[in-house]
Amino acid sequence: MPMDKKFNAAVAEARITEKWLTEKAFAAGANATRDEGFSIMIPPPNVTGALHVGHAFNNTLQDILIRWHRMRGFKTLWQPGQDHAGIATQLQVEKMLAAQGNESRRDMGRERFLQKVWEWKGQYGGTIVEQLKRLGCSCDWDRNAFTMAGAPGDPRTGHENSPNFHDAVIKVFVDMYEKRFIYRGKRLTNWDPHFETAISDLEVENIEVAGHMWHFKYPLAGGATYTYVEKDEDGNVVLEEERDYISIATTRPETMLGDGAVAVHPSDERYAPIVGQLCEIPVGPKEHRRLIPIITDEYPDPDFGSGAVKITGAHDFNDYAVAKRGDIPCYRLMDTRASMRNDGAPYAEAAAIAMAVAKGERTLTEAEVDAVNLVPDHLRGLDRFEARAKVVEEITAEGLAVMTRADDPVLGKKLGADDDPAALVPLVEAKPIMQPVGDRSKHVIEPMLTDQWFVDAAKIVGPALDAVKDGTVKIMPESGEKTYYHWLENIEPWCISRQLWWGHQIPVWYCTYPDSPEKFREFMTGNLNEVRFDYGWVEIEVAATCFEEAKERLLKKIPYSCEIEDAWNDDTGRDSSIGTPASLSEDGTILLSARRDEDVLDTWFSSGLWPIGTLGWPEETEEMKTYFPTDVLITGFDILFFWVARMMMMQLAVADNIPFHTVYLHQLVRDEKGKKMSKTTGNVIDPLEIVDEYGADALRFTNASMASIGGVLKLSKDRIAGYRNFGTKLWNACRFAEMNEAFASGPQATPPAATAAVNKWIIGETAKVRETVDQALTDYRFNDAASALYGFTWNMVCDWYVEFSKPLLLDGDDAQKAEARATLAWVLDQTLLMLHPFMPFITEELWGELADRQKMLVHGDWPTYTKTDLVDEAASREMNWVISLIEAVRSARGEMHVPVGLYVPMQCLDLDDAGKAAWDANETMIKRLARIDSLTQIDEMPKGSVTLAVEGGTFCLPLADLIDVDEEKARLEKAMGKLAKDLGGLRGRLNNPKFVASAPEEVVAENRELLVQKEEEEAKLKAALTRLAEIA
RNA sequence: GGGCGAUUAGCUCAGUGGUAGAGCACUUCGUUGACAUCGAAGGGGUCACUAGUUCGAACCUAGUAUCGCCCA
Repeated sequence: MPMDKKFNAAVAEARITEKWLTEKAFAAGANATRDEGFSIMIPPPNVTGALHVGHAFNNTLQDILIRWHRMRGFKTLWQPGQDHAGIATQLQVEKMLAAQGNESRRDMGRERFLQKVWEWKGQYGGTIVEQLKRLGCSCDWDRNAFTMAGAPGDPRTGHENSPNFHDAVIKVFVDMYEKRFIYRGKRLTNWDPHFETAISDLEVENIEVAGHMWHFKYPLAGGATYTYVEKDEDGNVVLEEERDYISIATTRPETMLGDGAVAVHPSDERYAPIVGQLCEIPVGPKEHRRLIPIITDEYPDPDFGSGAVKITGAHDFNDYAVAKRGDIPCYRLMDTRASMRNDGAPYAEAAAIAMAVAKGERTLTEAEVDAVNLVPDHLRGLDRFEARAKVVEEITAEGLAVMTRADDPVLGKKLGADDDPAALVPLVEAKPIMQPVGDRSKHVIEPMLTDQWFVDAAKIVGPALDAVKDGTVKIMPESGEKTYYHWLENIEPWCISRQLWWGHQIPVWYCTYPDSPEKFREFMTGNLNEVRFDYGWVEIEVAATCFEEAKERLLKKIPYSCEIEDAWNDDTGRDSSIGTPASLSEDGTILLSARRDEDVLDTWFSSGLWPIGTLGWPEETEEMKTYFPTDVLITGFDILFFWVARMMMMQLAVADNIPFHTVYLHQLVRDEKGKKMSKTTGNVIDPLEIVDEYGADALRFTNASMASIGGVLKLSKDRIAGYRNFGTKLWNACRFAEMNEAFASGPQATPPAATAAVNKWIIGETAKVRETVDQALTDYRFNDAASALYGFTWNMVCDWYVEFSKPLLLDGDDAQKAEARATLAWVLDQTLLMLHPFMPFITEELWGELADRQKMLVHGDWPTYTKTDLVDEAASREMNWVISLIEAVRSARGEMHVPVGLYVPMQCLDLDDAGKAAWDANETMIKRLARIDSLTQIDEMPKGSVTLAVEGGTFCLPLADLIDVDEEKARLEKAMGKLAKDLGGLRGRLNNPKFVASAPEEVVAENRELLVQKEEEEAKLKAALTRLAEIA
């Protein structure tokens, strides 16, 4: 029964996947015949994720490399898995709980909430795994890993065999803590008010939005005045006036409440007279106006705004730096939701403390500063944007807004007909401002002073930089290396703590003990309340992998013997403010409670350990020995810093080795016009819909074809359809072979010993493409590999070889038939083998359709033959001559409008020996493909014929009654014109003595040869033209 | 503002100093016994611009223009 006319992807893909999986074809080390390992770590998709075109692209490339190596007999591992996506997952589960009308996470408590998250993960976390299988990804699915595997409460659903990732993460934290690579501190961090957690600077997007810049007057203390002088570039005075204020511009008026100073550039002469004086923040109750100093700092740009900058250290990164340099207090104004603070003492009290500080009468500790709430009572509890409106309103009402004419263009407003252009209005510039936005929440990020954990990245960056600089690790494209250097050389501390519940809880325990056990006992047993003030409390912290270890370490730090309990696990709950840090047991032992840090680690911290964590580190597993360091990481450019650089730093810091030797970075996959895909634009392409419509192979081949190094990725359905057609083409070539019984006597494992040039030729072409494909894949040039295979399969095999083979298969003698069948069978098998990494489904299906095999194609043996082995130069020359003759005939026929199906006679005017031999050996094929019915020898060019100049000879098609003489003349003249141009170039070059002297010998020789050829051709065409002229 | 990159056929893009390419689209013809998801033929380029280096430049260098991306 003949094969179907096309590949039924929908049916076959599922069946083939099933077979691969049941046979464990993707298991680590499957099909290995050599010792070298080859491994790739999948960039773990979010456990909340669904497959998008970026995943499809990225994983296609990985699968190509993996399948290629597996077929070559490497011990191959493609490690799959997901990351736990702290914020995204927690959000997802909270949404689900809200929809179910259940309690909130806080009502539920940490432990029960986490149980819900695990349930959710078990139910939905496997989605993307199934989707990747549909793409044909040959990961070792039994090893599916998870970045939270082994954490408390893990029911092991969906990652049954994952190494204990949790232990690895905790161990790394403790190690890095002990090496002082990790520290805790109160620093200004990016705070996401929506998720109420700190995020790292990489998770903040700066977006330009239409904003405003307000200009306010900060009156000088005590009504002081100064002469404000403004000069132009040449030093001419353009403005001179007495002022009793300093003008400040701000885009965030609500932060004025927390101002600690006004700064001007030290070189700014305008403000020199008032530096060191105090000025008043023009907001808040009049009777408690705060005064702040006018200081100098390099930060203010004299040319920007008024040149004077208000310094709000607790809510702006630049200001924070100025505040640190100038020892200016940083007053926090907002709570975790970025509402104005509503805690602490009344404003009057707070303002009095701040005043004392500004006047230098008092200094505050960090904690004391944080306790000061400088939000006026009537603004407390307001949202930050409401507070802004109020502040602006109040200052303006008081007349302290800088004013300008209503038609001032910086206002960005159009005046109505009734408006007076000369009226004075507050100066509020309309201008674009950069607004920090959380990449997940899309809420405006608030810089906030909070206690957070940081990786001191600067301490571990060195080896990561060196590894790329010395070439141990290669980043492709090369521009990625520059970006990598630039970022690492300017690296900032990495904030790794998150105020979430879903994640690896920071393994640090805090404990507070009385410095004097005697006095503490006395206090606890006696009645002397005042003794309490006679001893102090010492706060200590340790990092440890578990409470028992923490306890041991804490005890070592306490200079007397005592007992420590785990406050985390006691019945009092999980509030960090444990009432009594210490108590006495009946026998007089001091009982302390240790409290574990409540925060969890940034998901990227655990992802940073992906290469070793998935292989079972810190155990010395077989997998670590065989597959680490991994070979190549294929991932998007966008996570070069987030993930790649951090993996480099962390693996080098904890495992003392690089995580991979090659990093292949690719661009974002866009739509066919180059636009980012987004739901709002409506241009999202769902890869699974593509798979349904065109088959996974078409999508994969498209991905490979797009994958030029550093290339822009534009996905178009036309292109996908084109590669689906390519699959059909391959299918039908195999169908042809099957119909002609090419595989009747089984598959051809080795290249047939061919006698016919046509067979030798295609065998040689196969070797050529094998080398091209291997070289391209070695260089990660997936597009080159794909296009070489596309061209070979379609143009060489289908267009030429299959057509050449027809007369042999249909009309040849037994020996010719057998040789053609064997050659066709071998060539198609080679094609299937080489196409398999790109189009695994259709090739696997054909492999099974065509013959009985010992192994599935997924474990097929990748060819190793070379051009040297298989290219027969004489056969190649002969076939190239045959092909060019056929093309010449077809071309002339086409242009002369000779009906395609019509067989015509041909005449040979002259032909060299090589040509004669080639003709004789391939006569049937030439006649069939060029539609020639006979060839006769002639001595003289006939009148009214079409002339064909080929290498070594001239042919004529005597078509006097079919052709138009003028048309043939035009055709020849066009060809002559082109020749003349080529000849001009060649002669110019060869006549130039410098060219002959300096160009490489082979180039000169090549040019000479070409010149001879072209001259011959020109002579032939000239003769033909002359002959044509005779009849015209 | 700083950094990185791009500009080649109508479109999408390859092409690292030696005769300018592919796919798609387009035009003409074709139910040739694998395939119309096909076949044959054809048209289409000042390689953004300017100046250099070189025997020779799409490619190297400098500058200009336009457009992207990343970071402030």
